[in-house]
Parts: sequence; structure tokens; C-alpha cells
Amino acid sequence: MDAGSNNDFFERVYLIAEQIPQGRVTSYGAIAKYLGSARGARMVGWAMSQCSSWKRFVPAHRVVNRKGVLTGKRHFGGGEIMRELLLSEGVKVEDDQIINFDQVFWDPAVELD
DNA sequence: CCGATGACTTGAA
DNA sequence: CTTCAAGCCATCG
Repeated sequence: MDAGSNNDFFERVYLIAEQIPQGRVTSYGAIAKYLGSARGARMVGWAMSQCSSWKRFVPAHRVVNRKGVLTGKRHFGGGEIMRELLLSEGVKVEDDQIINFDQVFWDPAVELD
């Protein structure tokens, strides 16, 4: 692979994702905004879809949409893997939606700033 | 180069 | 309150 150019965007997303504390979650828009592209929420999600291609493990299960819904659970096998992962970390999830989303929300623009 | 797709977001009807 | 539409950036065919 090319040594260091095209992974720039991915690297930032993965870098933040890896910094998400256990038991906390964040939204794509929050990460995108922190990257300077608040409108690039899709790119964050798209990067997450390729997280398996990243050299390191990325807690993508801690990244959900703005509503706190596990929109990407299907990328974890289409089962309840994502839900179980969050539950094992202390995140309450019901019907693929985080209950105390506001409580477990982790904003990189605040925590990392 | 153009068109379509996507783990999103926001606003309006 | 629910549903639809447009905007957004990047990758793929």
C-alpha cells in the first residue's frame, strides 16, 4: 500500500474511534465535525465499514448515529454482536437503540479538545 | 467523466 | 408525530 497518504482520512477516524472510552459512545457527525468536516458524517461511517481493513482493532460498535441507534449492526454480522458488545461494556441498549445515549455520549470535540 | 451508493444529518411538509 | 427530500464527501463501476 502507499505509505502514508490515502489513509490520512481513515487514520483520523480510526484514531478517534480507538480513543473512545469503554462504556461510551459517539456519533459519526461528532467525529466528522472534529475532523473539520461536519458534513462528512457519511465518510466516517464509510470509513468504519472499512475498519476491518485497518491494521488495528477499531471499536466501531461504540460509534452510532445521532439518535443512538445501532445502524451499523448489520456490519457486525447482522446479528446482535454489536448490541452484546455494548452491553458488555455497560451501555444499555434496547431494540438496537441506546437508552442512556445522552449519558454515555462521548464527544471528541470536548474530551480531546 | 458521470452516475450510483452509503454504518449520516438536518430541515421541511 | 411521521415521512420525505436534499446536502454532504468519498469510493466504485
